[in-house]
Amino acid sequence: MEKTYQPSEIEQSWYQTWEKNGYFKPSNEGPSYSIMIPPPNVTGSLHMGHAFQDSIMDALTRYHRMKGHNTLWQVGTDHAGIATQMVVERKLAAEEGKTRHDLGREAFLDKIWEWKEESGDTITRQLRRLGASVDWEHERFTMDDGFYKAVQEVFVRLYKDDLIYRGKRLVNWDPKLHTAISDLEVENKDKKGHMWHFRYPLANGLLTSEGKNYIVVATTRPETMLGDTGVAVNAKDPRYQDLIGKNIVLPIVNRLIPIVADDHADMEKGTGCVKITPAHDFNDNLVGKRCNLAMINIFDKNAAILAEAEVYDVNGNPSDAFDAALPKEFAGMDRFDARKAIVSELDEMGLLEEVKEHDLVAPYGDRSGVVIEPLLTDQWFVRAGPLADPAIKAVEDGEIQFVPKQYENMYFSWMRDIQDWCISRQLWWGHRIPAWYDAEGNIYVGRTEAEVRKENNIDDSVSLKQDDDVLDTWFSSALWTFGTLGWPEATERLKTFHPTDVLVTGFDIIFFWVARMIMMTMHFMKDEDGKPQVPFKYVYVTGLIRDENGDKMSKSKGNVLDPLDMIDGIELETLVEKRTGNMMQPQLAEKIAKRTRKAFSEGISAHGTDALRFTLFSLASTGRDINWDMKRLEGYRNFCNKIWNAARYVLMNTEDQNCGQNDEAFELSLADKWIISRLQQTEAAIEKQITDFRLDLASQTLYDFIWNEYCDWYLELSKPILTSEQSSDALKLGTRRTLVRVLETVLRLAHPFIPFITEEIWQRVAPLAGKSGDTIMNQAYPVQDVSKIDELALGDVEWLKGVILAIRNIRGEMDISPAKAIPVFLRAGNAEDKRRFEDNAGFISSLAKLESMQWLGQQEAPMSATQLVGGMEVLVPMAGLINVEAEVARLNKELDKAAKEIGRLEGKLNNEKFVSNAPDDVVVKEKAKLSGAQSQQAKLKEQLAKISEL
RNA sequence: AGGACUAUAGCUCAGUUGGUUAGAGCACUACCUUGACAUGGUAGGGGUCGGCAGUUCGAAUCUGCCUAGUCCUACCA
Repeated sequence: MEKTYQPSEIEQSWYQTWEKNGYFKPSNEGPSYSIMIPPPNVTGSLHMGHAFQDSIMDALTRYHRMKGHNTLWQVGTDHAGIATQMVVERKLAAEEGKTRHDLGREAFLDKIWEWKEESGDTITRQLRRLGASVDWEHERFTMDDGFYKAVQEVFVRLYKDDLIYRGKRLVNWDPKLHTAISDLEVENKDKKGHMWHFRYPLANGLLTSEGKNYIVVATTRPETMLGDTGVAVNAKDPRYQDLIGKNIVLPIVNRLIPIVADDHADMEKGTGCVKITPAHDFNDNLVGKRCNLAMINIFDKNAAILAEAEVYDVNGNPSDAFDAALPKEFAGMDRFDARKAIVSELDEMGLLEEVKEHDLVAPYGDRSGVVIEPLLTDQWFVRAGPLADPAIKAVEDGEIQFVPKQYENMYFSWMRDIQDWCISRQLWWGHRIPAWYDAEGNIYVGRTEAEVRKENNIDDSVSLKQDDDVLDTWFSSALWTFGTLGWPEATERLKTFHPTDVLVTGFDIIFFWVARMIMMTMHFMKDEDGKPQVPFKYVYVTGLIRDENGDKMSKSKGNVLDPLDMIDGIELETLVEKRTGNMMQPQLAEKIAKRTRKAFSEGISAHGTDALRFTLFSLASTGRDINWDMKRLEGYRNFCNKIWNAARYVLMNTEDQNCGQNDEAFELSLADKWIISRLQQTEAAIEKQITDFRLDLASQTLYDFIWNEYCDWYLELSKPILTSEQSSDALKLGTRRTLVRVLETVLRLAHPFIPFITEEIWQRVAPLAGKSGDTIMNQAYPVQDVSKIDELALGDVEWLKGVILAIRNIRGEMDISPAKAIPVFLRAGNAEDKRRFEDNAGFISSLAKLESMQWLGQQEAPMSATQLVGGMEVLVPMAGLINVEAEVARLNKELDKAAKEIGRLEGKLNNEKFVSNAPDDVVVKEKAKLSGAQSQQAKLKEQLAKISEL
């Protein structure tokens, strides 16, 4: 093996070998296990969050593959409607100065496909670098031909089941992107704004009970008054009761609109009068429905004022109940300009009563960042209620379990109050809605135009036009678990791998994706008994990866880390360039550059994929956000290095030697028995931790075992055996055998976490351990063998460690050079101590670097520094070298501690309630501690007395 | 407004059903280039577990209140 561990030299070549040999494909043997990758945006690149989730999925996949399961990790990408279209539009504008409209729909779509081909392999390349063992042969895309079929099938069937409908509804309109978006794509942000109070004159000379000829309404959106079709008051409000059913004259437009009674109007708030704009406010829309108010749309697609309004009745049908004319001076005016103009006009008219500062929450489009406008448009909706019911039940019944469980509450609260889902988007990139219209506007839904004509007996003389809109990206992603497996065909893959086992994803897309996947899957997938199938049994919800300060990583903050930079390293200047180049807000570049230079003054060094993955696992306690810490990454790179060097040691001592491959007679030392026992316990622990989705604990267990037990103790204990001339050949063989076999097992144990280094080393170690095979990937995952746990050996090594640590401790405190061999006495131990001493003197001498060791029993000992191991004293004779003052101080400190401990324990044990209430084993344990502490105290006193004589 | 989560060593985090002297990594101190490894070894310092009450023989762990922070949902005409 190379002397130094260099991940870059092993990782990529192993991945290629694995992929070439088809190791990632399902084996088609054993019980099925499947995971669907959450499809990343095809034109995007992987960030740390992906690396985190994908590493978890890969560990689970590799673990189950090694368990002998027929394992599929399905890979694919998402077409990501708006996001992708925006990227290409921006590119088009920058490079050619054109808009998509300049190109036209088809040419623009060609451009996107081109861009997809060009940039699409970024993601797949990154996945390969992470070691993801996905089934590349069946890679899918949410807009490939198969998905196209699945989406059409779902749309048509939902339409026929009356679960999809089209209608003129108030939707969230993005005036920049010119499309409707769903509730989930709206971000509500706090904002400083104003509240305007306007006087609306009463019609026909009416007066309020206070004798005024107007009522006062308050609004944060004055411009919408052009679309007011009523004013609501509370029916119980004595101030306005008499006015209900009467009219006001809407200023500026002079529209006669009614005063209606509705509970939406709160007597306690404002003036108690609410202007109602059913076409531009969701609450008002509901009031309008209840009170039979017309809807007047005053905005065009840019949210600028129309020259002529669109008037609809309460059901959304065109109506001439009101004059559609709008004042000419506002025509074409942007909504925010119109706001100013209208306020000043009302002010001039003497109708502005008051303006107040006001904190409000405004809706913003999550992609465009502009204020969303509620707008009346024709859209397609999924009737979510009926789909949600079984989806709620599946989680209630535990058919689907969230990890951690608290996310179920979030899921339930959203699902139990679910709103219909607006699925049409006025975009070009996406699944075009399979609906056709004739000249009269009749709607025909079907898989193809031909099918539509046939089913509805429409011959070719009638021209049909397909709906221009496309479906929300999440509509197709919702079909991911079964669409990827070949549905609507009844494929073997579908039968084998559905339902899938676990979905690993972030909490931020529980509503967008997880909930909708559950609804769609349960509606379309049924098992043999016709029972709805769930898409997955577990939803493992991961936290977000944040930067070192706990801030969300974002390009505009300039704190984004690329997982590949963790792996390969990056020069400072390249990193600065990467973070500041191609920015949406170039003015931030300087700040980001400065920040980057400060945080990474040396750039980032290469750590390798294994170290990155291990770091991610170690931080993966469930459901918690992670603050990324470069120091942890370094620590785990060092861990990989440790494994590398341990393997070098093992190979140096075993390669070209007999390691017991052919069942020759061998003898196991205490150390061998101990490490084998600990290995069994470690295997059981890791097994449990993985099934509990506690990869953080599993990685910690591995780390501890490898570093703190195998390397620190076992390898050290193996040295005296291998080098001593007194050891028998059988014992040496036993040690070599154990060295390679434990290492080989640990490599398999660790492989799902750190696949590359384990494969590299395994290739050399496996033959020595009597194993054969082309790859560690297909070897059996280690399983605990209880019969190999030797309790006696476990106890003996604990004792051994205790003695060695005591001696090292004395060395440290007495400042004895580590190079100097020293004599040691053991005194006052019991028979068990004596046996252990006799059996293991060699180990102690070697690891504590002793010149001699002697059992004193109860005899007098020379002047010594002392440590206690259980009831036994470990003495290092100091022969006048002792620093009396220091030793007295040390003993006094020890005595203090012992006295405190005795006080605490006595208090406890003298408490009758404790003795009678606590379980017996706890009481026994405390009693043992007390007597231990008391004998320690006695011995310390004795030493103190002796040393004080000097 | 409702809800969830978080608060443990200087930093990043573990701590299973209440029963330890509260742990790890990094950082820190001292010593050590010993034939696997200085990306290392040995020893060590550092925490009244956010605060206050309560339940209990016993609380980092359970309950309540408070403080700080993060997030979600809804709404504020």
